[in-house]
Amino acid sequence: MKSFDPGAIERKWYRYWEENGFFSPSGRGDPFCITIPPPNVTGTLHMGHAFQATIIDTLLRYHRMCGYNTLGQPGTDHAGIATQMVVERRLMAEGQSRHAMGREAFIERVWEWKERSGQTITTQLRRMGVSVDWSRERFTMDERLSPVVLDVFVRLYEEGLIYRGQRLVNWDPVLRTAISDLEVINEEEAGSLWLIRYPLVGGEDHLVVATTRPETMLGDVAVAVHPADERYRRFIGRSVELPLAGRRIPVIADSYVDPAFGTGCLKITPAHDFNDYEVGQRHGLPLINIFTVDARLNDAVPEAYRALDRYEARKRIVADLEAQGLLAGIQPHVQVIPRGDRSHAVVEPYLTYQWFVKTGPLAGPAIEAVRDQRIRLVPKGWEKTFFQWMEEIRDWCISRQIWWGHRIPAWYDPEGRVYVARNEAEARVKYGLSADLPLQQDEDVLDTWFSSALWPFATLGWPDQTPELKTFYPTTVMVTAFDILFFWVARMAMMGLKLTGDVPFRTVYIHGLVRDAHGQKMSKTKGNVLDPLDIIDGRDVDSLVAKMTQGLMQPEMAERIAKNVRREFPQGFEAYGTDALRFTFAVLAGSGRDIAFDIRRLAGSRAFCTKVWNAARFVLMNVENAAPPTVPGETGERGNAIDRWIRSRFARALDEVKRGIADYRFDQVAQAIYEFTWSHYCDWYLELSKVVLADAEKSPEERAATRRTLIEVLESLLRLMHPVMPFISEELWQAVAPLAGVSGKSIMLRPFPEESRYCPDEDAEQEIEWLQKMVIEIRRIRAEMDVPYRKQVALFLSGGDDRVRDWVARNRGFIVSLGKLSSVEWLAPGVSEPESVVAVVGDLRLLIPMEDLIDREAELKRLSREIDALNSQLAKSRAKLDNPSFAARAPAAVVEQERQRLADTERNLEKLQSQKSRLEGTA
RNA sequence: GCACGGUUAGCUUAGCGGUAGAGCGACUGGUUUACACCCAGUAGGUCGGGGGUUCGAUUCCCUCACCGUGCACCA
Repeated sequence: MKSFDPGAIERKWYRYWEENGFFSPSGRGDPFCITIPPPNVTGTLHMGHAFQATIIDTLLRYHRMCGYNTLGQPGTDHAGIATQMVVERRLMAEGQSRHAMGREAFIERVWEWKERSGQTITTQLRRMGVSVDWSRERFTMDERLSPVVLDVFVRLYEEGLIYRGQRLVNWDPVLRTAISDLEVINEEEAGSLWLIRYPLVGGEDHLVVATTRPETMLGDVAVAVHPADERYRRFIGRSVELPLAGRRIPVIADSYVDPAFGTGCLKITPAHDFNDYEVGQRHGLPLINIFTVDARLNDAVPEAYRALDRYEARKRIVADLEAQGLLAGIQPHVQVIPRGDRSHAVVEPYLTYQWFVKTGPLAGPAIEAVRDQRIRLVPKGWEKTFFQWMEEIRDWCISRQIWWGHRIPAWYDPEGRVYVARNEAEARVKYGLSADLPLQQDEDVLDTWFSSALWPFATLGWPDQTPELKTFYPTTVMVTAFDILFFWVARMAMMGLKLTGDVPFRTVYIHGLVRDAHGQKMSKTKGNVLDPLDIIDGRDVDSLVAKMTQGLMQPEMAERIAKNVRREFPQGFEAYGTDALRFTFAVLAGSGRDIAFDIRRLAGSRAFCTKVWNAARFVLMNVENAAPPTVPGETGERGNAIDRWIRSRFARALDEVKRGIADYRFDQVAQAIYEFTWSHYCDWYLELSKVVLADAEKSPEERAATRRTLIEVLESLLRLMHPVMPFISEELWQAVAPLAGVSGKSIMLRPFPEESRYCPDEDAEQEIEWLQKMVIEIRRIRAEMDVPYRKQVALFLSGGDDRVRDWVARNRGFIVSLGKLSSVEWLAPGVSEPESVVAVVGDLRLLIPMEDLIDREAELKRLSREIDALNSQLAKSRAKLDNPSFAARAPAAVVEQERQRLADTERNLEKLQSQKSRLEGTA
């Protein structure tokens, strides 16, 4: 074990864990269960998944070590539209199309893709070290879950919670499917407002309507004005000639119209606008659909415009209106454009038959569950957002006009009557249909999120009352990003409560989104999407560029992406290893909504791994063959202060880690581990232990106690860090455990460190903190006086109470060694002081005689600087204490603290001032 | 328009009522037998602006500015 090489250990241990079945629930203890959010089988895992996997696995490993019966339930999601798009794009590259090859063959191709992509994803999750039970892996379209999805559809239909109807829906004319409200992104874009004259029947006048979509005029069925609008009151009830269409349409009054906007005249197109639809319903107006599924004009419009694309038609219509003198003007206008989140096509309100979930009856219980904390959202702030959305929820359109997904279990007879059942045979029985009645299954499939909503219980075997369901449902915690709070969390809550009668999870931990180092969203077109495996294993810049520019939706972006990649990662990636990546994610998992992933953080995390590795090497070298047999429970005796101190520090770190996990503050977890390991254990305890081990004067018992503390604390530390850094902790633990008198197959099956063996020790902390101050002061003087590293200096002490004298006596060896001193002596009273540099630790004065080494000017400057600082501190403290209301109103402890501070400052000041005048006197 | 989040050292961020912490970066000095992916030391912050509450505010309240997000939306 020369140096730390993550690549050499990770696969080995993962295989060991998995082959030995360590990821399966133990069957003992309280249940702890996380169903992992199933990644889409569209491609490969990105940094967001890796981040989430880290959090999930940290929770799983921690709770497993704490004795919970722990299940991590893995799986993947079929992601209907997204996956179908990916496969279609590949087909296109081959010069094929799904329509040419037919539904069955196409589905076959998607399955092939799913197999490959699913494989990649599970491999990636394994490389991340995720300790989920792979024997229970599920897929939303597998043979276990698919029947459940259909079963739920049938049940909800039977209860009237699913219905079919002709509605205006959000239609994606590129994908040619309906999508739900959530899948529409509304953004402001520059557009125009066209003013069009509609001549009044009778010919003496006209109304001017304002529209952003002139092409829809061919579907107009009315012109509406506000009933109180004096300008138009006289026209209400009359008719206008609809230009180009040659139809007459009425002028109606509706208070929906805003008289202040445009001209105050609104054209009504109920089949192509959600608001107009409402107006149309109120006034009993007809619906005229003028578009085809791909947003071309259909046969309902005059021949001249048929088959034109909507934007082509717009141009033509505007031109024709102008030619007829009916165009009253064009104004620039910023409008909100709805686009599909997948295709980015402008979404068309479109009249079709679709299936819907009636959300009203489902939302109430979900709101209640969050309100009474049966479901706890962490951070709590998300509750408001959740409530706001849930309280205005609209029915959920769940049918999609695509091929990849769960085909809707509904059959139609030649009359168009619908029969809903789990399969055709059941439909015939259920509805008493004769065997020769031809039935046609609905062509559509279900929204992916419909099946995802069942994930927490369907994966555990529901609707069967399996042992897993009984044990692990409701699941303990759902770890998810805020961007799918509505898409997924809300729907799981509704479905879980409806179908199982209980909440699907007790806690939802909502984490931030991983962004790049500049806080930018990661996207393929920016070339900042990273593959966690590239960070783990390393990748040179050329192959990184090649990878990021292949298979692009917009190949013309390649050059820009390449440039960006080379700018951001000029050296590509070094291999950082999984533990470093996980540790980095933990550090970044703070309270913010965004996680800015800076590659430079990784270097620090890997350095930390190396630090742990080297510390373990040191301990093993010093303890091997020399460790006394450890008797468990024997370690409570009062030993050396340094041994008690490091145990005390460990107790505090342990507490912080446990609290951090309980609060979902993984940054605090990582911070506590890092600080203990580096700043306490390595920087101080190892250095102090060297002094003990090298000191022949010390008793064998004392040295043995330090060796034992070295190994025991290290063994505990490895367990402390294991949930975050599973691989390095396992590798080292296997070597360390035997020397610590611990046995076991794996660190992951050992208990988390117990508080009982580590308790805070105030005495030891005070003593060692004093020792640290002494050493730091000496080092500072050495550094500021430019004392060469090897040069030993003498230290004289004066002042200090009995306790300090006692500490000096006990810690003399440490002070000499860490301070590189030649001697430590008490200044005899009455003897004149040697010319020295002075520092102060509490009551104690430290004098280092500088002889000819001293740079008097530099020292005077240093003293002046310190004196200035103390003076300003003094002024602050005095002002505070002189304020009568401070003493009267502030808590006694605070006042006392301030008094103490003032006294300390005065004392230090006095010492430094006398030192300064002494130095000036000898000049 | 409504709601939420953010604004702290050059960068990424923690702290959220009692004198501002970390990691990276910068600077100075070091091949000290665990570690140069290291060690020792140093510099760097009027905690976005303004007002208020308080003995005391980075921390609580109000307000403004800027950045980001969600929901809604008038053609």
